[in-house]
Amino acid sequence: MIIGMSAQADQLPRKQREILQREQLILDTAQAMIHEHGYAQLTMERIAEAVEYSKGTIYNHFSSKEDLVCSLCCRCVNNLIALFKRASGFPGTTRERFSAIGIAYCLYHHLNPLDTQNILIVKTNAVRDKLSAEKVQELNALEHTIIQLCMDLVGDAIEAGDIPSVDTQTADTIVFGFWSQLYGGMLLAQSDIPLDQLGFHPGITMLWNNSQRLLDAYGWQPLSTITDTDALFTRLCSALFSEEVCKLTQEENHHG
Amino acid sequence: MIIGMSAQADQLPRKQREILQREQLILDTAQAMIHEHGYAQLTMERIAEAVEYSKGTIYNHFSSKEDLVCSLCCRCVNNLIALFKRASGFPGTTRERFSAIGIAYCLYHHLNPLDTQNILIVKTNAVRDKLSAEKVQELNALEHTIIQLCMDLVGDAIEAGDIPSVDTQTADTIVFGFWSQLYGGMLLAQSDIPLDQLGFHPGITMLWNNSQRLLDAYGWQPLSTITDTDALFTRLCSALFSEEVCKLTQEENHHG
DNA sequence: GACATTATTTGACGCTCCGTCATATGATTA
DNA sequence: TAATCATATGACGGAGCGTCAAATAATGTC
Repeated sequence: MIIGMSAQADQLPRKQREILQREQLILDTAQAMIHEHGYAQLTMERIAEAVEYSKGTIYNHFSSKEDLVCSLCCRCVNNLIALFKRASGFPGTTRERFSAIGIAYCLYHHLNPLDTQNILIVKTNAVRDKLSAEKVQELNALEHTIIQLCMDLVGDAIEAGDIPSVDTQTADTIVFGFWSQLYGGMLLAQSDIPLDQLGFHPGITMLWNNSQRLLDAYGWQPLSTITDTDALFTRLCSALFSEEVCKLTQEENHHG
Repeated sequence: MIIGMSAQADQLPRKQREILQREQLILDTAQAMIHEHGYAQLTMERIAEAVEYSKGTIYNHFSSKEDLVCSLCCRCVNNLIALFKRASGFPGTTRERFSAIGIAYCLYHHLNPLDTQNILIVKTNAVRDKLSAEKVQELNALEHTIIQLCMDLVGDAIEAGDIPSVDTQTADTIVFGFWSQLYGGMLLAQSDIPLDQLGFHPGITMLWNNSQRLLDAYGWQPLSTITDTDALFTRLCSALFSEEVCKLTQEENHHG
């Protein structure tokens, strides 16, 4: 399956379809090369060689190396959004749905640690300065989509009476807090810092616990004091992300 | 004043002192260049020209460009640690001291946004892969120092009975949660994403509120429900960081 | 002070990689 | 088939990193 090919692409003339297809081929190849040899080894020449087109052709698709990497990022964020939508659509309480988003985020970053690195690279000013305004806009729009998805869910919770006495500002703060906790937590957990040596237990559990505490603090019903949060975690995982969890455990068995 | 010159440096033979001094000059210059023209414009040639030494001499001090940037990072983290120690030493409740660390972190990142960018760059694998094992070790040791400082403070809180029924694992989780929230929050707040356009209020306030909520959730006394947290914020700022806050407001007046 | 020896500095050079553009190749139409 | 247009190519210029033999300065010796 070619990721990122939208349905309407099938209706385009042959030529344009070929171009779109090649664009995906280039991105697939670049992603594979990063996975195999790391970002530092990624060069336009090597990509060209791998896809069996010349460098000039690559530059017909992407205006710069940074542009290519950013496009890769956008694809990743799109995949993340798909997971988020699945989580958001879970038939349960608003709090369960919001919690599911947290799990989706953790799962994605554990399944694709190198994509996270890419996102980090694009966040770097040194790279961002070389991006076209449109590409920056594209990425911003995707991040906006994610935030909006979370905000809508908080809106649902307020409407359902699951969060008591919340003004707009507090709603913003909840999303910001939840999001930044996940963001910072994943960055910490997957950084080279050997957390174990510092006496830390694996990050996921801590992240989950802290997220639940934060939601408790905002009074988001039902509180974790009357919920078996461990059971909730496994229930959400199997109901929404069985495929992803399966991949993850396979990888762990493979590497361990 | 030359930052990073330790006291014992004065006792070294003249030659070694000169070398240390030049090292600081190079770092100062590189930092100034990043502040003025951005990381993308930073080249070894330009640094050499600016300090009026040749490129080869720069390479006598730093084994690579990445090594230089990492050294810059280490200096920054050292400055951060100094702020943290000041916060940790505040004569107040354990919760006030912990909260002060949060303020210190926010202040530092607002006063030195470009240093934050540097830290982000060094977190990137593309850069980290080119670092010597010793430099990575140096940076890790500094981060360890920070974490340990926080852990000790949580230890104080447990001992003083300010946090109820906490095992080691929970202590880890508190530090991890607080830290990742600050980390992710600052990254979000200072990223290019126009948070305002998304209806977000400035990040600092949200970060402060969320941090307090998290500490509440862990039952860290005295709870924010019986404290005027806004007053606490300003009290800590003026007691510990009046100089920094002054700089910050000056800058804001200057730019606005 | 003159010379020998050691340490440090220098910048020209090799190398890698990005991005361009004139040319070559292939597709489409008359 | 020939003319025209679209696309692909890779040689080339330029930027910047890191090296190293030669030049320069510092130190030690008589």
